[in-house]
Amino acid sequence: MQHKSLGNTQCPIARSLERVGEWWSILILRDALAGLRRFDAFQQSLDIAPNILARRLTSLVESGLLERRQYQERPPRYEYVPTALGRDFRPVLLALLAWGNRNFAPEGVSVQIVDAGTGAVADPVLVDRASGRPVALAPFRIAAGPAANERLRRRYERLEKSAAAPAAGETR
Amino acid sequence: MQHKSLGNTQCPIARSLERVGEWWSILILRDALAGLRRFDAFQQSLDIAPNILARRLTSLVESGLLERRQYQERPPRYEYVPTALGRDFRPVLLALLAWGNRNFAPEGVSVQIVDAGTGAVADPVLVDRASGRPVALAPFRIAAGPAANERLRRRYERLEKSAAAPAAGETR
DNA sequence: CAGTATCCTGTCCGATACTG
DNA sequence: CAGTATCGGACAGGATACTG
Repeated sequence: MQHKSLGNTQCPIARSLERVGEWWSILILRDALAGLRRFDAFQQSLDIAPNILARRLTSLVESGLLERRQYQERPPRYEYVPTALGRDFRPVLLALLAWGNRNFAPEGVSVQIVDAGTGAVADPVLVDRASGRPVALAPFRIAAGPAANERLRRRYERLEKSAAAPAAGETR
Repeated sequence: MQHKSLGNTQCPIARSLERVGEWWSILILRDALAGLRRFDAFQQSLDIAPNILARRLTSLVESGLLERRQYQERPPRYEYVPTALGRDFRPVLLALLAWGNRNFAPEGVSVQIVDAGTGAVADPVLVDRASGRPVALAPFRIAAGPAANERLRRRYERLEKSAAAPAAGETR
């Protein structure tokens, strides 16, 4: 993923994708956040070729999502543990999980989020921290921020106008 | 993305990635949910080659995230509008946006979520709908669900045990 | 305007073999 | 156990030309 417009984009989504755009990366992160640490563990869990695993692991370390840490002197052995940045990625993973569960689990849910204390199944919603309202629904919208350049600012102005208009047919 | 283990996986994250694993898809979806509809609009916004755009658009339609809709008879013209499934993807996109803003915006936020009514900037958190507690933090964990097969169930049992153990050093 | 048709390149990925 | 080294194949993505 070395797209010209991605390198210097202002879009935070594109910036995020620079780090986790490859799907193996996300699956590895999923496992790492679940507690897996060692090369071997990842390989078994993912059924991935070792060279590919090594490559993805390295790229995740370079992106700062994982830390490569020596846990044994001789022979030297390393494990991969999520950094703060990596742990901060959890909500994205859980949102992805929830979307999958809502839409692609016709035979029932096979992986879910639970409260380890009570065993209650959680139903994740993305809300605004202050008001508690769901952020994915109106009246919330995406807008240019303080650091936006002129081009971006104009773009969102334009979008706002056209959204004020018909907002034509959403499907189904 | 036609990985053997992905086709029949039980993991909802992997299932999601089957639909949106390619990064162009996510960027297109971002624009579609922002209100873009036409081929031309996507192309300008994304600076993408037309053949690639056509390919990704088709795959998003096939995955059921976008609907191709004729808006003019002659010459026949089509536009691409998000389906219910596509709109349901919004929280994932916003979680990705928030992660990017928190971590990769040293010079300030250039795109943000705002309340269109009040203009207040939103701070998205993923919480449990019932309890309102952040789902990304303890005591919440990922666990096998009712439809999990034996293999998956065992796997999460094992993880639960090792998590009960030291839960060794998280970085930073 | 909304694409299709070609051609080409990069690299992601899979398979396999090998090593300290 | 934790990788590295090689090789090959598929396809995403880029550039460009063309069409109704």
